[in-house]
Amino acid sequence: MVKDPIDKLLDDATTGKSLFKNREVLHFTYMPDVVLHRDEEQKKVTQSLIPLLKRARPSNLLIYGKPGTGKTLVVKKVLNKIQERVKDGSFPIQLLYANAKEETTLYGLLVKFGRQLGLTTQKELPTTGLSISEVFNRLMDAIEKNNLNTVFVVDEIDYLAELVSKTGKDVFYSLTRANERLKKGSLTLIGISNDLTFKERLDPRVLSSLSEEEIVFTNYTVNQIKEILVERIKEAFIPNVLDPAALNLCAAMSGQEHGDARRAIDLLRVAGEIAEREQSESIKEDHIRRASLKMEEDKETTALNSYPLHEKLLILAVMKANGNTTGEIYQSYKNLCKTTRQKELTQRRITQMLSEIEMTGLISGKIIHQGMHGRTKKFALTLNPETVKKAFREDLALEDLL
DNA sequence: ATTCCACAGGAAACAGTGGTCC
DNA sequence: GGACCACTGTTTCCTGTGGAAT
Repeated sequence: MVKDPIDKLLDDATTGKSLFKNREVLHFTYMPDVVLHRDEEQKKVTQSLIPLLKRARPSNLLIYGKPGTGKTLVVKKVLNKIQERVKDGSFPIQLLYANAKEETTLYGLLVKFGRQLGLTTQKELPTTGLSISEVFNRLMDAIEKNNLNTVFVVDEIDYLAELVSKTGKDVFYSLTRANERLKKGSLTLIGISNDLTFKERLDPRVLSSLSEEEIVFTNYTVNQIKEILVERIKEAFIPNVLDPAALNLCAAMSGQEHGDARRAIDLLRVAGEIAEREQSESIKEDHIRRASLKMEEDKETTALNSYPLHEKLLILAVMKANGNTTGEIYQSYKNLCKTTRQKELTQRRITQMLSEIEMTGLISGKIIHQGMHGRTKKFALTLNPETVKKAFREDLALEDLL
């Protein structure tokens, strides 16, 4: 008797045992009991925040380190512990956390802090319409009213430099000097940054008060990543599912280049999911390799799909005129606009878009000088054209182009 | 030595959206 | 209901440039 393939799959899924014990552990944001290999940094962060326990305002703090080096984890951990200690006392500490990368504007960032300060309703703090200084004033009022000692944690503060450059430079400056105007309560700023060069882009006045104290997180070594993985594996998987060779590979793939523990952990989770789907008894090297490929491809597909229509058309134009100059790509783009009946944008805007897409790494550009024939930039697609086609196929507006 | 191409990329202005405030 | 705000995506205008051709 032939079994229906659907039934077969469903049978496997229900009877097959899971490799996972607790998936949550395999997210970098999961808070482990002990943050491994960050003793020195934890000590430094704690020391610089100790004044909070003594009812004083600590120095503003700037923390550097590559992605996946545990910066956010350590800061959150230390602050949680401090909060734990003071929670019964008469000295309230309020922690506020926001990620500058997730907010597109300075306004949004301030609102996010405001919400955590208890300005929860639209009436108290609308998401648009007010001037930035008004939002700032409302935050300050809330701090004074409740006599709070606040710690503002701004993750990926390098993105803030961009946001601030548009409007409200002075407001960010005021934020770093807020204590001078607060009659009651206090404000401590902790900035976390992946980018060690971002200092140059920040207003020097802001920088000087922000970096009263600096802590640098070094990269993890491959061995340290391995130990971190081992700890998490114990909790995340049922015993003995991970092939030791797979573990080594996983640590090596993420560790050698950047010392990125986040990537290593993600890789392990994806590999586990692949292995589980295949009803494999254990996770092998091959699963890790395929997980890495899958993550790479997923990243590309998501990036491609998240572009607006004209950027998509432009990527197609680059694809059609592969390795060609801006002028030729612009021509190609205009043709695509004609067939899709879209209003074409100016060449200036297109050059700008090309630069933006180049930044993400989906296309690569190279300036060339052709003497009498001027200066231009040649662009080429860095990824497989098939990936692009596959990703764009879902877009109805592009249907007849593919 | 000079000219001149085919753009790169900065600056500023503008239109449109979605909101507040009085 | 009009003045104002932040913000995005765009246009307009502009200056700058390395080297083949003259």
